[in-house]
Amino acid sequence: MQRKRTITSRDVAERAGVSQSAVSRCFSPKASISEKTKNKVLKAAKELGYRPNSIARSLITRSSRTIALVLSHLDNMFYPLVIEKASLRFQAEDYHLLLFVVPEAGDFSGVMERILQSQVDGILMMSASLTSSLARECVDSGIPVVLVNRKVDFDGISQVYSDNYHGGFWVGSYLAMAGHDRVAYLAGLESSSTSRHRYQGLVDGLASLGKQCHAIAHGDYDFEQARAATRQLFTAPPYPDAVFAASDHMAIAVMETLRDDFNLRIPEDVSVIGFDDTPVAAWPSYRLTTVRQPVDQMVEEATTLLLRQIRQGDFRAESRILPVTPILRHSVRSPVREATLD
Amino acid sequence: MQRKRTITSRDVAERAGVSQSAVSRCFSPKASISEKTKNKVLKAAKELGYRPNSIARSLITRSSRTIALVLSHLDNMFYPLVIEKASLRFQAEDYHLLLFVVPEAGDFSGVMERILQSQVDGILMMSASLTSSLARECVDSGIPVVLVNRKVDFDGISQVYSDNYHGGFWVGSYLAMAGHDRVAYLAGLESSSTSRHRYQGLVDGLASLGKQCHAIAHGDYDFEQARAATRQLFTAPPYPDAVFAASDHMAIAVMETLRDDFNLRIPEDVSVIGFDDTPVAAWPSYRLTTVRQPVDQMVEEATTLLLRQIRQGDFRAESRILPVTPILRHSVRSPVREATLD
DNA sequence: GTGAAAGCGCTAACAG
DNA sequence: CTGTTAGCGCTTTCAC
Repeated sequence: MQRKRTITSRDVAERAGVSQSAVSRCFSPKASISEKTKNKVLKAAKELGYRPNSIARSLITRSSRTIALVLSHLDNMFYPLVIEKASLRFQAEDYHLLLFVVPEAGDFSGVMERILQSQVDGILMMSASLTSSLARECVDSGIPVVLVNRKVDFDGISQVYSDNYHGGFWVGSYLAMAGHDRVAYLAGLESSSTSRHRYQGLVDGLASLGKQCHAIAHGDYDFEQARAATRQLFTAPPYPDAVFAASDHMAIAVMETLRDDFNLRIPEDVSVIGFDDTPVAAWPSYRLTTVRQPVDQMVEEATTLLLRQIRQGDFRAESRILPVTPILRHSVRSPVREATLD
Repeated sequence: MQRKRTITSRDVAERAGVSQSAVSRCFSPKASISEKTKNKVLKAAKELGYRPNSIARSLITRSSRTIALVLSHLDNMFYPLVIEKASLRFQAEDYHLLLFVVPEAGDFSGVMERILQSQVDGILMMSASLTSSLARECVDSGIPVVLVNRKVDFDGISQVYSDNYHGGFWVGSYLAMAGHDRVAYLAGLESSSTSRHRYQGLVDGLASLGKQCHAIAHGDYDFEQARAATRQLFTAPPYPDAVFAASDHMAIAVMETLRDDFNLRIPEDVSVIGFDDTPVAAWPSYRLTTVRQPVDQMVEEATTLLLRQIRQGDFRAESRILPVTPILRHSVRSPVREATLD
């Protein structure tokens, strides 16, 4: 099988007996062209199997109609969900999605360079390892970027994240009200603002009822590490009587470990709360009480912000804090059971 | 904040006092250029913050260095795993990954057109809904494509998939040997070759020990549909005494449903086997016996095949059937427990 | 080794 | 509405 010569608009023009620009106009939505010529052109195009070369188009329009989606932790179902939603959303706007999966450990410098060179029109940044300085680099190089589920103390940059603090606060007060005295926090990555804010909220929520956080362990958003951290937490007294994990993914790891390694019941022996409300949290085996992040809304807002920056060259940074929703299921022992929102 | 003018190789050339082509050569690995000029150019480039425009490069080299990854069912952890692996692999080869998430239901015609227009150098196709004719369209339009985890009866196209038939066969014989008489199959999508082959294997494996398949239900690779199908399967006697689900994702749904809706124990009351060996199968709550697909190897082979087609214009179609591995855990009742491979 | 020149395939003024 | 013209930023002969 041999490589076919690529068909250009010039070929179509020739065949249709019109100018090359006429052909071009047929494939630009807004250009004005008569029905008659258009039909001739379309006919010739179909016969030749012509398809506009989007690279040439990009070169001249200075727009690749491509967005970079940068993330990690694909094993946490939260992200596949985001990908799915983002894909749909951008597809609807006729943008392509370029995916960058960055290993959370260390080496993202190369990735950064790759992203910058990829000629994307914008970046949706969801990786925790891309810190403030990297975000700034994006802004400096003039490419629109919005941070999703990430916050950075530098206000030249748009960000959308959910109200992690109040999510954590709710957890703290809820657990305190349930009578827990030894609440442990299973943190995500050190570098992650979300994990820190959830912790801060937890501490304050606990404090609002005169309690304090009993212990903190690090799961780094990783399943196995969360299991290890749990074992450590429960290896010597005084044992926690509740664990708040910074993600459902880790919360599940906690539950599995508590049940399997320690033969502990949830919520009778230990209460567990997660964060995200991924589908797995609702599975009968877990019925995990958690804090829902509005994934759809996050993607929606981020997309809107990003697209506005791209289309209108509107570079004002804007932050959106989205409300979270407590989802009451059955992983917390309850003196009082409130209505579930699920 | 205002939009900066883009820096071109011409700007760099001017500043470095060399020709534009000299600059170009500095950024092509194989081009010959003296150390001295190169240093001058690189210095000027850095000062100006120059980055080669990969779109212009693509236009002239006729290569976007981009691969399309087409898939669906991101809620099935198998796919995020594939994405992660593929991303790493292509990154290493200096290719970008364009992601197309196609809704498994119906409407993929638009997607097909979008892919074809995206100027990718190649396609990794993992969506079940893209059938033979669509695959053919890729081949016709001359763009390298390899089907992954998909098989199509048209041998002009490269495909890599695992040995679904023998996986199913193993399940059939294993279940028969465990003494099961009423094995139900929970199928994936009707259009999916993988599901059909697994079924065929199951039937033959059962038959090899003089048994036959007791019932078949359709879960379409979807969690909720798998739950519904399970309820239906167990709603009236004779009840299955084992269920083989075409994916772990569905197998988990089966287990959850059996336990939660029917108060059945696994494996004491019903045996369950899955396919894929996603991480969740190993979680203590499930300890799902399953058939492992070699994800890494699949991606590896597919990538190699695709890259060869791209780089060498080698269009010979080639198929690779990868071996699967039975993973014995505890979701099947066992007169004999063999050594686990996990 | 280096520069000049010729496009890659397309869009966007600009006249007509 | 349509054709002509001029590039987008780069790679790649081709002389020198």
